[in-house]
Amino acid sequence: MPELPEVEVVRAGLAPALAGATVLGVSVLDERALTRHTGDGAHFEAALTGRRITGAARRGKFLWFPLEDPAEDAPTEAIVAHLGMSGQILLRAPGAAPERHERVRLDIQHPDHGELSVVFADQRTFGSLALDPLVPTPDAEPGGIGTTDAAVPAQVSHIARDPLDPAFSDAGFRAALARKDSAIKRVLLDQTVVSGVGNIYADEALWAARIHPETTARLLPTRAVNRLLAEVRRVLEKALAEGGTSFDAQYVNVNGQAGYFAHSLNAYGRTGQPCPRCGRPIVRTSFTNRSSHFCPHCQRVPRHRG
DNA sequence: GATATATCCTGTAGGC
DNA sequence: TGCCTACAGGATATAT
Repeated sequence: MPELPEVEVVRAGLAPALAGATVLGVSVLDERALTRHTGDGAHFEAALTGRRITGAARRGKFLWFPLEDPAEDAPTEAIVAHLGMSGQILLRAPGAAPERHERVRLDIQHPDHGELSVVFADQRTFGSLALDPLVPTPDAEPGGIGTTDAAVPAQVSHIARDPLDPAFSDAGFRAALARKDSAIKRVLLDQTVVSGVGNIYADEALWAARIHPETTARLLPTRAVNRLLAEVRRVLEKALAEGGTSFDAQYVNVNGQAGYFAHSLNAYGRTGQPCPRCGRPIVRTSFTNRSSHFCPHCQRVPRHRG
């Protein structure tokens, strides 16, 4: 279940292979992988074939690969990719046997690396690819990590910057929380407030910051918000350094090698096990179709609600 | 307008 | 052994 660190590992792995590569051909095996694309598989194939990719960029959990536009100085379109729950983008030798759950394959030609196959595989089909126009960023800063262009795909424009983005605004984050009447856990998962954080790292950051997941966001003191933001960054950076989490083997990086961060988790998935800080058991609660893991001793139920 | 829930999907784990 | 159910959850459409 890729979150920011896992997606960044994929981006960094793809960038050298994609930058400067030309799309020789596209095979759409399952059109469910194109739910974000306006058009069918044949359109996707025709629109990409012959195009030159300039690089690999990321904001939050969204990836995009800008496409050179011969008529313009900067790219005006990009291939947008989201891995969803179980998506993978794998680099393979040309003609390699189909991957399990393979949905789309791009055959590319790179000036230095020769021919490669870029395989999009996705078990649970929550992920998708699309061709999307690029739109300018409101703050004129680069659209995300891995690009210097002040542009993002249209369908990514509503997604907030992630906490590892140099253009992320801490003050904007504090202001957004001050307006939110929802539980802080929900707000952390709201990609329009802060991107890149999923259920795992939300639980981990809240545990580290000693904040109860049901605390109303706007009631958090500034000091707690700053502590939380620092812990979000620390958790994401640590996971990034370790290559991403992969305790359910769904996530693999571009070479098919699993990341490994599960042993470092303090709260997520540790229901009933001792809190690493105080030794009392970690508790699991459900909200909608999700679950939260926290220590009821270290992360006290907020005194004030609503 | 803000917030909460339902939905898409498939493989795995656990109960019986 | 095998059937059944619960569960995992990102983004978004729909509902409150």
